[in-house]
Amino acid sequence: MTPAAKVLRAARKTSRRQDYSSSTKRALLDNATTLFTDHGYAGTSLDEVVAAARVTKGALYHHYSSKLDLFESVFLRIQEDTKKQIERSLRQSKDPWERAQIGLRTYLTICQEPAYRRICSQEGPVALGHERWHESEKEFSFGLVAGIVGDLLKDMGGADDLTETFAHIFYGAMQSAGNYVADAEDAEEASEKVQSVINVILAGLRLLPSIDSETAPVAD
Amino acid sequence: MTPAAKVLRAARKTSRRQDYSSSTKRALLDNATTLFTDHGYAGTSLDEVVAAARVTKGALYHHYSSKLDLFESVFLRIQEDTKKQIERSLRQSKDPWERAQIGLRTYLTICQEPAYRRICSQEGPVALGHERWHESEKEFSFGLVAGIVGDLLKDMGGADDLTETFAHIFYGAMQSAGNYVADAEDAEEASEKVQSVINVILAGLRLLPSIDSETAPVAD
DNA sequence: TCGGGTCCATACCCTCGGTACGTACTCTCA
DNA sequence: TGAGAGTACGTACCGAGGGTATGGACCCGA
Repeated sequence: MTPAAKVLRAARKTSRRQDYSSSTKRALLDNATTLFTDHGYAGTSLDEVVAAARVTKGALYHHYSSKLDLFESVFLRIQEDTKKQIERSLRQSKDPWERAQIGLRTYLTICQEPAYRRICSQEGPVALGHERWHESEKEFSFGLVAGIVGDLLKDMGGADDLTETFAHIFYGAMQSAGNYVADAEDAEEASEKVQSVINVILAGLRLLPSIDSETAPVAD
Repeated sequence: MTPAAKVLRAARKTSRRQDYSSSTKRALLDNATTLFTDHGYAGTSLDEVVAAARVTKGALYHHYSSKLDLFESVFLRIQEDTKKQIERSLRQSKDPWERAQIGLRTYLTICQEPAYRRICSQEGPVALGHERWHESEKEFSFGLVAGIVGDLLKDMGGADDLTETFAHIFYGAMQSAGNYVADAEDAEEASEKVQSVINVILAGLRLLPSIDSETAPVAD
């Protein structure tokens, strides 16, 4: 190593060895992401992952303690990216109703991305276990949706006790909506339909103050 | 075999051998159901299943072609039971809004049953594959929910093109609601909250005629 | 009573997640 | 500057579990 290179390396506080290491770790993560997305957790063998990353199982088990650990790293990275993406989109507005429109539309888009759909929505709860998955969701996408819904309800005052419930149900509805669009032949048309339906539901939300939650408003 | 027994058997059109056979098949199905419910698809080994049913893998592979085939049989039996249960509850009323209340409440209850939750909601789409799962859902629980939602929309006239979309979103919302109640400490309280939220959404639905689906009703 | 088919048990194979261990390389510090 | 320590892998192997091949007990019709 030349003295000049040594200085550069010292400035970055990482050795070439560490560079190589983090590069193979990243290769494992990237290839695992695409394989898990395409074939699911059970359908992906570690042999395939290490072959795609052009390393061996020794390397994999040096960086990750188990197949589940690898999957969780993939899962968390997607969740973090998703969170950043939604937060970035939310900076466009301050009004809670506008933010709801923007945030939910962004989340809807993300739900259609194969990686998020397969790894976070479908395989996640099964592979990680419902408990662990739910715990993780709280501080990522679900947390954001819950925040948006909470702002909505707060903006119209009252009904605080229904916020969490509403957020849960809304979250499930959004995921379903994402699947619907992703499965549709004409994604554009499906997306517009979904927007319309969401609008209807939001309209119902705005009626909340005029509704007594004790007495059912329909069929009683 | 005594002549009398022979007569009885002839009346039932099944030999004792066939009785034994269907009994072991049923034992496999029952034990597989509880094991899949408790430990999931991947977490259940066929050795455990055959041990619980007190047979061997030879018996299992005589009746089912694969582990997935066994799972699918378990899955379908639960779906059929669910469909019957909902249809029975729906016979209580003719009014579409009342039927919606009844049907959705019944489905909500079923969503909380461990077997349906684990096998049909969680493991189903992952184990069978999203495509196959979706195909199956169409003629069972989802089909019923879609029918109910369709009746609602038809009752108020128009918006036919949104029926399928609404059904999908509603279905996801209901499943989420079921999970919410099942995970809650106070199931009774959670269930009441969910009912309230569903009512709000249904209230929004009733507003549909006054809403132009082209222009967003909020934040514009 | 003798093939033929059903029902099931036993023994075995193969894939795959995980482990044990060896090795090459790098960094540190005397 | 070279020797020990630690890192970053590669290689060889193990065991669990899904699936198969084979054989035998049993029943049924001819």
